[in-house]
Amino acid sequence: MLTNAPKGTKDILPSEVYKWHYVENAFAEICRRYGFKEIRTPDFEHTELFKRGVGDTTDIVQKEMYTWEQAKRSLTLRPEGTSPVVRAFVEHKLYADVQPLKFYYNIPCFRYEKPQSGRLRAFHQFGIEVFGTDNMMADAEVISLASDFIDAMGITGVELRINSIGCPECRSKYREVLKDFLRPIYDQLCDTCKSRYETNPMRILDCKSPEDQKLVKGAPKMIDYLCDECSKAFDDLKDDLTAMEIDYTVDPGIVRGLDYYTKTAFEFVTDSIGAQGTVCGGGRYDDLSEELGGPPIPGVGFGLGIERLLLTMDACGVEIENPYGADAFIAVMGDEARKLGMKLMRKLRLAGFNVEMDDLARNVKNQFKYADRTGAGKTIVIGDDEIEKQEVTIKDMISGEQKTVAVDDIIDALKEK
RNA sequence: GUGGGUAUAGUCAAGUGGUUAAGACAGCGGGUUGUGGUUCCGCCAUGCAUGGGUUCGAACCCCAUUACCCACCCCA
Repeated sequence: MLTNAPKGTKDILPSEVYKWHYVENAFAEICRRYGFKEIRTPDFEHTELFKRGVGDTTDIVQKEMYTWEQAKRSLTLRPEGTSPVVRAFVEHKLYADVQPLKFYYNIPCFRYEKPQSGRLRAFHQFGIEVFGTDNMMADAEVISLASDFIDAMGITGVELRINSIGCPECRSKYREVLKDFLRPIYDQLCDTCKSRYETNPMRILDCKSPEDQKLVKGAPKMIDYLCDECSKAFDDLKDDLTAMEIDYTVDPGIVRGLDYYTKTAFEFVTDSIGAQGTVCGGGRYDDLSEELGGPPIPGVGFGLGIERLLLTMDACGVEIENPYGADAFIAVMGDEARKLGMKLMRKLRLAGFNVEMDDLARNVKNQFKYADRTGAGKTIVIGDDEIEKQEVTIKDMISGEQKTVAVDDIIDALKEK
């Protein structure tokens, strides 16, 4: 047990951390182009924030949160990124700033679920949020950023699906219409759909059971019951996506599992990484700030699962360059040479080079072998001959060429390609 | 929470009741102390997830436990 990480967690080892650096840098760069600034919030919050933000009746709040009591406070490890950012926005009165405000983040999230492919208990998300505009142009930009990032990562075969889940008014009207439609066929639905009838009837529409699919054919669709404002907003969004030349499909089955969503809902989905194929999901949340006790500030954003992103890149055969290997390895023979080697190693490191020496007292042949296997670009050889002449031999490990330079010229010699 | 699968070295594995548990890759050492990627030689599981049981005898059969994987629910 002591030598096992907890269920649903994963170590990111030095042999793969370069992939994380790659996607993290790329995401920060895309966000910079879109004018987003990074925000960092704590890894835990007051439990109440998520109860109010994500919603008391959601699965996340009801059974997936890591919650504990301390000093008479109930605290919870962040299960998602949006609520904390909205909290920070309200707390620091950032609504007093020039609007809109655009944030991005790279955070660990925690949910107590049964792990499977693409799902961990401790996982990581990139996310962005735009506050202060209800213009669909913002939604289109948010989707565009996600799309550009996914493309830049070399991923193919990911589909953008969009939907509108309306505002609280048109959604509650629609729920009643849908329940009226489902009532006569309730007894024929599968067991999970029966339980969905009260909790989330919209889910029944994309049940995987073929029998249920037949039954719900011809069911009323949310899109047809949007109020005028929501309907116009959805049309605006589609127009803007088309204007930006971003392909999408309208999927009335998209129902986000977090209560705060309004109007726009979207997902980027792949079928190459197993059942958990939603790499990125997001939408608009116009009432969240108010729900948390802040002013009525509209918002829109997304969360993007980093583990799922990496899985998808892998499935797509994307190769990320692994920048490993020292600039130079110093091979030495004898104690005098070792001392000169250590002196030069330090000098070169201070000059900015990645330099290594053998510290297992290997013979020359094995020092070379080590230099080769760890990917050193050059090997610097120091023995009795070199010490006598105050020179070193530099061998290029790719071409195999060797040359001799004076000890004092070693930095310049390494700068040459 | 429900269901299914797997567990032999750092990794991939053969072995499915009978003497010292194949093999490959990786690692380490060496081929007469000055040169790697090739080649050759040597070393590397009294041990088969853990704990019981059956048996003259168990990696192999039985029971329990644990871990990991996959799927449902739901989500990133």
